[in-house]
Amino acid sequence: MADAAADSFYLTTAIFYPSPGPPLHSLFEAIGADAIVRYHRLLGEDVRFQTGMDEHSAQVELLARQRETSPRELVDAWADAWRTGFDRFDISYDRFIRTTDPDHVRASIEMVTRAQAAGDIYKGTYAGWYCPGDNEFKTEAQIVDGHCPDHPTLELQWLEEENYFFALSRYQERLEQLYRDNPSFCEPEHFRNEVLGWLKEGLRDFSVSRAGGSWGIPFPGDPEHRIYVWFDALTNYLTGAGFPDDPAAFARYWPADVHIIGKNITRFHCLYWPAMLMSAGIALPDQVFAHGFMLLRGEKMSKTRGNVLDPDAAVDLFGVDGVRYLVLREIPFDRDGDVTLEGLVRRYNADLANDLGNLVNRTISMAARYLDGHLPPLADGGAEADAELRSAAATAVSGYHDAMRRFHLDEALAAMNTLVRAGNGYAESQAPWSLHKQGETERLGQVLAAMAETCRILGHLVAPFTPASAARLHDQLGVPPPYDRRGSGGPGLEALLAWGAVGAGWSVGAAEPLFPRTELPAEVEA
RNA sequence: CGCGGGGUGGAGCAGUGGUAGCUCGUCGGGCUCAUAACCCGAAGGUCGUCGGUUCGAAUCCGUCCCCCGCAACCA
Repeated sequence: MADAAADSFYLTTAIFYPSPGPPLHSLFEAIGADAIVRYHRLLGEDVRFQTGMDEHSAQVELLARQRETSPRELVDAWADAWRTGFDRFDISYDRFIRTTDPDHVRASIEMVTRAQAAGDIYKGTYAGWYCPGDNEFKTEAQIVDGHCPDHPTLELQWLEEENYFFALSRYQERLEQLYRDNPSFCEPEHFRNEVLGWLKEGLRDFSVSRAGGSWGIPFPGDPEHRIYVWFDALTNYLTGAGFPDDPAAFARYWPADVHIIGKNITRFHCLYWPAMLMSAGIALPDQVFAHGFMLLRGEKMSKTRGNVLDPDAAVDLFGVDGVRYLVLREIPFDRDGDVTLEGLVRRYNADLANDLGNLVNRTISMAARYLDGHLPPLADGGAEADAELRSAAATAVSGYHDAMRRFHLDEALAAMNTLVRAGNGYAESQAPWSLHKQGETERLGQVLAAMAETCRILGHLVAPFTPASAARLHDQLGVPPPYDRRGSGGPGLEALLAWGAVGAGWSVGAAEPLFPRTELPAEVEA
């Protein structure tokens, strides 16, 4: 990792399966990725953040035909809806890649060409159950009662098709070596164990082309075939870094620091993808990090179950930042997390409205009322309670960093919340309202300055998670953030999070609740 | 014996050998700056089962039971 791109940070999400708009569970991945990249921007790194859509699916071609439109028009509309959805949630992507993008088509072709040159592509026979309803081969897992679930009246046909294959089996040893040398290539450990299990079972070559159809990237050397998903979709990570057209950018951003993906696609990212890169002679990403799923009342969210939490409804209840905070706080990023609407309401009110929001509110309010808004500079030394608060801040910050580095976003927020509690406890024990009554102006100033300092630090800690609210926090507090809306341009987190970083005192603005309390709608029986 | 994860006070989780901890909820008290918010205290657990190792086990080993996910493009 001592490459030229040492201070660059390139992160990708998976690219999403095409649909009319992002459901909450896809937003979950994007929001988590966004919090991570925002953290790295605050650290002062040169961040590149890519997400996008995987558009070359047979379903798209089929649906377009049904709607008497073109696949292109269909995915254009969907891509717009996804981008709009991501923008609404402040997903600060640098690029929303689409696999239909011209540079990506070139990248995919280049990857296949390299695999061919390496002798890893051969023609073989792909056999499987084929559904005439959607023109797709079905895997065993997709077949229900011997039929395609989408076309239960049609008979599946056992078809054999000439396909090109990638010789994954040739990479067995090198992948084993990879995991011996660098286990953290796949994190967290419990998902890596699964990958290692598959590796142990032995790798099978996989099909990389499909015959027929016109929607997809033509297979190099055989115009009758289209590139099948892997060399198309996975390659997007390279395209986004500038491969193969922009060697300067590619040198800067590749290898990626991390691919954030769902736990269901570890096989492709932790086995197929490194083998494909080895074949092409390209460096491997530093890490693949698989996150868990959001469960609703213990069940997988799915359209068929009808238990999908609607992003719009969630925003109505909690606001964009509330939703961002809640999904990352309630669901451990490295495993599944169960969510209920009641639980979310409780968590929102407790953490954001009552604890953090109210701490900021009471701090600013007292500063305005007792000190005319003017906070004195923090003095050295001071009372024992001051030292304890300061130490609580240092502990929270260090726990936060540690968790963020490991992508354990929920833990980072838990660490942050210990400082919120410490701040509220400090207010209680120092009782600035009493100091004011007793006319102890000097001590009063120090207490409120310490509380404000706590809020200032909290604002930076929460900024990757609730960027808009964090900016409001700092504005109200009277210390506008020195970085832009995406988190870029600041002096680095070390400087920002240091106790007393501002030096001089400052004046607070007007207090306004950051996170208004919310209530479970009475008619909702979720 | 397909693979992986999990079973800890009412709920959700942390805790991988040494007096069982956190958040929410409940009950009681305090405070009054604040978004009916905040702070303190209490009740509540034989850590899924059975057996083993050990001076000592939620933690290590073995058995069994239960739940979830994956099994080769449904985040």
